[in-house]
Amino acid sequence: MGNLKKRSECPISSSLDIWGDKWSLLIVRDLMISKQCTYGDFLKSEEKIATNILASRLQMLEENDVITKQEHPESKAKVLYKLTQKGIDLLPLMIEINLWADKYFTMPPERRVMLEEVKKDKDAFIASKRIELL
Amino acid sequence: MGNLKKRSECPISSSLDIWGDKWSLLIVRDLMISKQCTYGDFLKSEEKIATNILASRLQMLEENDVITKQEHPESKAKVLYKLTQKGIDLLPLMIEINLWADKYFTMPPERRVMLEEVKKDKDAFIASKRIELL
DNA sequence: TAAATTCGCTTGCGTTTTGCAAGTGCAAAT
DNA sequence: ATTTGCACTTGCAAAACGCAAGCGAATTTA
Repeated sequence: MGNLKKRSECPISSSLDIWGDKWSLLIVRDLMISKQCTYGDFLKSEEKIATNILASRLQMLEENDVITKQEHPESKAKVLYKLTQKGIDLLPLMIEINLWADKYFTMPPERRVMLEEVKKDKDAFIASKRIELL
Repeated sequence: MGNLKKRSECPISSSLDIWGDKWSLLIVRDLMISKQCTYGDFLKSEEKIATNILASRLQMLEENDVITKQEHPESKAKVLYKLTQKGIDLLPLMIEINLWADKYFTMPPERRVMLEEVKKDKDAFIASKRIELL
C-alpha cells in the first residue's frame, strides 16, 4: 500500500512525496485544530473524505512518522490519532498556507480570529501552539 | 480541463484545491529558482514530469493566476512562464517546506547554502527574493 | 445474555487521473 | 525546401480515486 518512492533528492519533492496530495494536509489540519482525532472524527470533517482514502492516508502518514496511533482511554473500540514531533513541525508551513489563503480567498470568521493572533506575533503563536499539541 | 471545484470554505482546503498535488509546487519551485522557464525547461527537471501532466498543471496554475505566460523575446516558438504576485507570495510557504525537509531529510549541498542564508535572516531572504522574482 | 449499534477499517467496482510513447503543427534554422 | 526545435495533444494501459456496501471486534441496549 502506501509505500514511499522518492522522485528526486530535492527536499520539496521529497516532502510532496509524503503529504503532497489533496487530503494529507487536511488530516494534519484537523489534528492541529483538535489535537487528537478518532477515525470517525476525520470522516466528519466538511470535505467528506472517502473512508478508504482516509485509511490509506492515515497509514501513509503513520509510516512516515507524521502521526501516531494511540489507544483511546475509555474504549478499546476507538483509536486516537495524534501528531508526532515531525507532524507538529508542519505548523509553520500550515500557518503560511493560511496566510497565503488569507490574501487570496475569503476567510471564515473563526479562522480570522486565529489569523489576527498569528499576524500580531507569528513566532509566539507557533511556540504556544507547539506546547499545546505535545 | 483543469477547472477548480472547492471542497469547502476552509482556506487550507481551498489552497490544496489549486496546488495540492505532487507536481504543482515543483513547477513553482523551478520558477523560484530560475525566475522564468520554458515548457522544455520544466520537462528537463529531475523529477521527469510527463508532458501531458505538465501541460494540465501549467493550465491550472495559469487559470488560478499563480503563473503567467509571456512571449519569448528571441523566438515566437518559445514561451516563457513566470510567477505572478500570487505565485511569488508562495515563497514563505516554500521556505517553510525547505526548513521542514531540512530537519527530516538530507539536503543536497547547493540547497544547504541557501538554507543557511534563510536561517540567518528569514525575512531579509524573502524580501530580496521577492524583488528578484518580480 | 442475546441482539442491536458503534467503531475502525476493508472490499468491489465504476470513474477519473496518471504515466508513457508517439504524433501534430507552427517557427526557426540549415 | 527540408530538417530540427519547441510547445503542446492524443491514445491507451495502469494506477488512484470515490462511492457504497460489508465485516469483525468492542460496546451499548433491551
